[in-house]
Amino acid sequence: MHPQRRIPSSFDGRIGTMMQPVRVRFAPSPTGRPQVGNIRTAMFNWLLARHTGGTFILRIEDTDVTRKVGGAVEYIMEGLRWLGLDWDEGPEVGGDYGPYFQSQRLALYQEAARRLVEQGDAYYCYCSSERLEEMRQDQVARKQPPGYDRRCRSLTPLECAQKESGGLRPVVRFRVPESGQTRFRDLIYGDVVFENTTIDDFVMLKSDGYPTYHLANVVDDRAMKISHVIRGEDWISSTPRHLLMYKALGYEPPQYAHNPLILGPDRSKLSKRHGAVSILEYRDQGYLPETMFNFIALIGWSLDDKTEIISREDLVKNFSLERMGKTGAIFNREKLDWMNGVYIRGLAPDDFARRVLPFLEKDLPTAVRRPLHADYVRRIMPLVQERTKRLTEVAGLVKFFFVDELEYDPPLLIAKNMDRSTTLKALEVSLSRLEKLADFSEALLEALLRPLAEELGLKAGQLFSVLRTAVTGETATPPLFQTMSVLGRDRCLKRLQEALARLRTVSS
RNA sequence: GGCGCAUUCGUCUAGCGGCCUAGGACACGUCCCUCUCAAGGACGAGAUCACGGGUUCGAAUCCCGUAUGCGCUACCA
Repeated sequence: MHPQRRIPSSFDGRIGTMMQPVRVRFAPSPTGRPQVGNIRTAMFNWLLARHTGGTFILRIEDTDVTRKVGGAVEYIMEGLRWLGLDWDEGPEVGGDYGPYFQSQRLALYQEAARRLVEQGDAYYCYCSSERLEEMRQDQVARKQPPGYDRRCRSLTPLECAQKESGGLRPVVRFRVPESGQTRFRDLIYGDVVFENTTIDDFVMLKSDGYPTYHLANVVDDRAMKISHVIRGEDWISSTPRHLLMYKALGYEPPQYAHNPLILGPDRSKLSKRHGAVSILEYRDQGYLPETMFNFIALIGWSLDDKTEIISREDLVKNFSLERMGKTGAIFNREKLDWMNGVYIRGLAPDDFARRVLPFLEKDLPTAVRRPLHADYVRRIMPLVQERTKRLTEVAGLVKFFFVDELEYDPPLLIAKNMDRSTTLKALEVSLSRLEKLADFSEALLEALLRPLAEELGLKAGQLFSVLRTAVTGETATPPLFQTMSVLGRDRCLKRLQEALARLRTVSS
């Protein structure tokens, strides 16, 4: 196997980097429930770590006090765990490179910023956000590229002191070179080049003492010995800033691999307005974690020209950055549903029943007594397993097994090419014959009913259709005999009598 | 506007110069199976490989340009 066969080496040639152990990280910002796009990036990182025997690190980038959302870290870990993406270092598991919350590493960033200022690679900026906003609007109006105008770039220490004595809290900006270019070889996208003149003096340290993503990720990736940064493609434009900082700090940068984005149906970056975006919502909508793992991995990655269903083990065994695509992909719900059906059908019956149970408890009509009888549920589940695509739809499929009173429109009892009287007759005769049947086993039911259809001058399908509706109140159900068998003699007979009574009230 | 990236069936993709009159999957259509619904099987429709130039004996594959789309352009990540 040659994981990065196609990547011409520029980093590989550098002494010491080639045999470095793989250390990758997933560094989400705790701003809400984990989105599928971010989770996919986490997966690719995890996959590379597991494939190479490396280390997968979870680091929380909580550097934006204003966007922090309570409980978000728990949600993120919950999503990761649900998919089986275990981390070797990070919250709750610790590690030698902690703390793994950036809000607890402030001194490190401040120290780096101070050093860069001392070296002359960064400077204090006292411009107010109002001024900056005005400047931007002006630039846009004049069709100039927006960017900091570097007003504070050459303030003297004395001027700085004066501003500060006036109560101004500065930010620290990076002093971007005014010439030259910054380039890197992305493991997925290949060579990417930026003119330094197109990069503005970005903020590294905010006035509240917190770092921006740019500074924090560089400092931490270095401190945590990250070997590969796999992150969303939307970061590609920021990469030269990071590279510039590595250079100023005298650090060797990690290797970069940007993965393409997951798009909404309108081809724009997937966001809340596209509907379900959190991995946890997919869980709640009845998708299996193995489905999500398989499906998400195959958005942007492929094994070959035909593999669609692939296990986690095979994914780990075969994963490589080289087989990553570079185009954004729309999340195809129909295909997800199909794949979930495939995985559901592959579940052992008891496993299926076990996974459905919580959905049943939640979704069955409130009139149904809880807790559900596990053995009864286990008998029903095989009848619907191959018919379900999402766990959430099972309740609707098996409702009639639990409910006391069926609700349906009586004329529905009348099958194709039949009328009220033939249906009445079919029901009457069936009922009387069935009453004499002591054991409602599948085989006996079939042995009785099939010949009966002929005797009544009906096609088997017609009789079965009448009985199906009578006994379930539905026109689409699992096979009749199995259904009746599980329902049991008493309930079937009772429902047949009810059906008869209902149909009699229908005028002909 | 600037910069960056991308561009193969509706969608997800295979394709690394000849195997491609472009393969697979979802969805779709027809048929088979069948007590309904599924599942399964068979078949089919669906892509002038964004467009235009090159390079080459030969290009979906390499190069250039154009178009379109997306991303970034915050004291967000």
